[in-house]
Amino acid sequence: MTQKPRVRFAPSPTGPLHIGGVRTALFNYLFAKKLGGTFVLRIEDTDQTRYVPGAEAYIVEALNWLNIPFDEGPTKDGGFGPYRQSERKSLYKQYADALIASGNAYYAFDTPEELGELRKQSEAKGDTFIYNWHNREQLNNSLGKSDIELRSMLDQGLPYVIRFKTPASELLALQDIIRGEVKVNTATLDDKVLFKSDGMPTYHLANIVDDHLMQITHVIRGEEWLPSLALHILLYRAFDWKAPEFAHLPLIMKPVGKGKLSKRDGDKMGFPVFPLEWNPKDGESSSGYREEGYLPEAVVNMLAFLGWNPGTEQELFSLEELIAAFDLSRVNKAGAKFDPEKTKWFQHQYLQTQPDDQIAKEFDAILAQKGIKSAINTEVVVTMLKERATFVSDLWNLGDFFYKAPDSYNEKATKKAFKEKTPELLGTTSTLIEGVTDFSPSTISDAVKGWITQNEIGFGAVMMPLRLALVGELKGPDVFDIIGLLGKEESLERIQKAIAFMKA
RNA sequence: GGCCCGUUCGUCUAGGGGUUAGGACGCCAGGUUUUCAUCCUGGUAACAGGGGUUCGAUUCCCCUACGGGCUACCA
Repeated sequence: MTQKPRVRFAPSPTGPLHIGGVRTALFNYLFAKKLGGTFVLRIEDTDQTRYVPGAEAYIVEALNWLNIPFDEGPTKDGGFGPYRQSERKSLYKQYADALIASGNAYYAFDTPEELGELRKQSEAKGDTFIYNWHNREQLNNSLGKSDIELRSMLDQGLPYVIRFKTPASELLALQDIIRGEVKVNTATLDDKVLFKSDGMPTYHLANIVDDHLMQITHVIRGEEWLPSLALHILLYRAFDWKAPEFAHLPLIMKPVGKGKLSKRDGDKMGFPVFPLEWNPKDGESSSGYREEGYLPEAVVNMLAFLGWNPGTEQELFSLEELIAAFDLSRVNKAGAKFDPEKTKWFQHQYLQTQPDDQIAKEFDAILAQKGIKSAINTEVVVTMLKERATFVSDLWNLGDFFYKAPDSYNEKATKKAFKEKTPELLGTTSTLIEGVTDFSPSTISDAVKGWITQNEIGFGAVMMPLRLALVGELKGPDVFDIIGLLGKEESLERIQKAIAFMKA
């Protein structure tokens, strides 16, 4: 009888949710849902100085938009709340105290300035300052002090932090679901601060305490946490708690160049790095996938394939299919470069699966915004155009001629298409269109093509200028479909206009 | 610098002791569309290097190189 997994996504509300964070959330979600488990959202806001208002609401909205909602979280109590660490503040001190009592932690009175100075000195010698077994006895902490001395310092209200007393030298073999065994010597670790002088726990303490209290069974997080794994395992041991299983996800890297993906890369190359747009009153705003016109399914599918694959050749997966296929053991170890082009490809695929009337509704909104009023049925336009569109907004550039007569003719195309005999040919075409008994694309097509063939005129001589007259450039669907949708009157008018243009 | 993690086409990746090393994106070519795009077909292109182990390594081990992360009273 295996326990249903409980996983958590634990972002810090310091700004919009980065696409890498979204993927971490997604993998947690997929893992939980596959096993019938629970997906918890916990807000890690222990750093008051970095708190950004609105960030939490953004995170919730983003998860909802992507259809990967949490089962428990700030607005959804599941019996393990509160889910904001700031609201759990009173909880943490006792656990830090317990660690001191058991000899696993100690008070440290070193000021940030003192430590800064020590770091500078080490740096000058070319090495890194480490606060641990090799020097902790010489530093300003409770280890070298008598109980009376310590009592008095505490009573004076001297600011202190609580540090973890890392074992001096122990070989640890840590288990990671994705990476297997990771070996660490505790001698290289430092005595991390667990409890800050402002009365708040650091990530390390709060994280372990909350994961334990919330009965988290699997910690799925980014690779940037791998160096902290040893500390976290040591903390579970110090508390005598059963540790959850860990899985460290590979990072998402820049499409070009070195390093992990950042907002700057998106700005530079013109793709979003965030799920939703972010517009702070002060500070830089950022574009979002939702506002750029991406479907959440496309973003989810794309993200799922960054660092994971099902081992088959199927690439298009609904959320349900992802849940069914997902497996942490198939997650890659190496970081993956983000590919904005492939993201567009996913989006193109998903747009094609959208019902035409749904797309038409969205395109109607765009038309309204442009102040376009038209008798043309939008759904028909969508049906005709959507396979060439990646975004709903592409429909405008693809089919703007349905809504406004060309006010100019593409210069290059004009040279190619408008010849001496063109006005005359267009004139006859016009007459043919006018004379057709049943005004439909196929009958018009038959009439015009029949005339071209019979008189050995050549298709290029008629079709190209005709398209140019109707569209203004060499683009768009079948000319006769365009005529059919435009209607007789409008089509003829455009042809006359083109003839006049050429004669001028 | 120290510690940890990683390395298959340009990119995302499959594979795994003996394979023509497979797919997708991109790119290129051809076809369809008498336009453009879509679409279809085809093509291009990879096991970082050096040592082992082995009859045989891209696959297992070690080293090097390269890449990445961490190295805060941030998460």
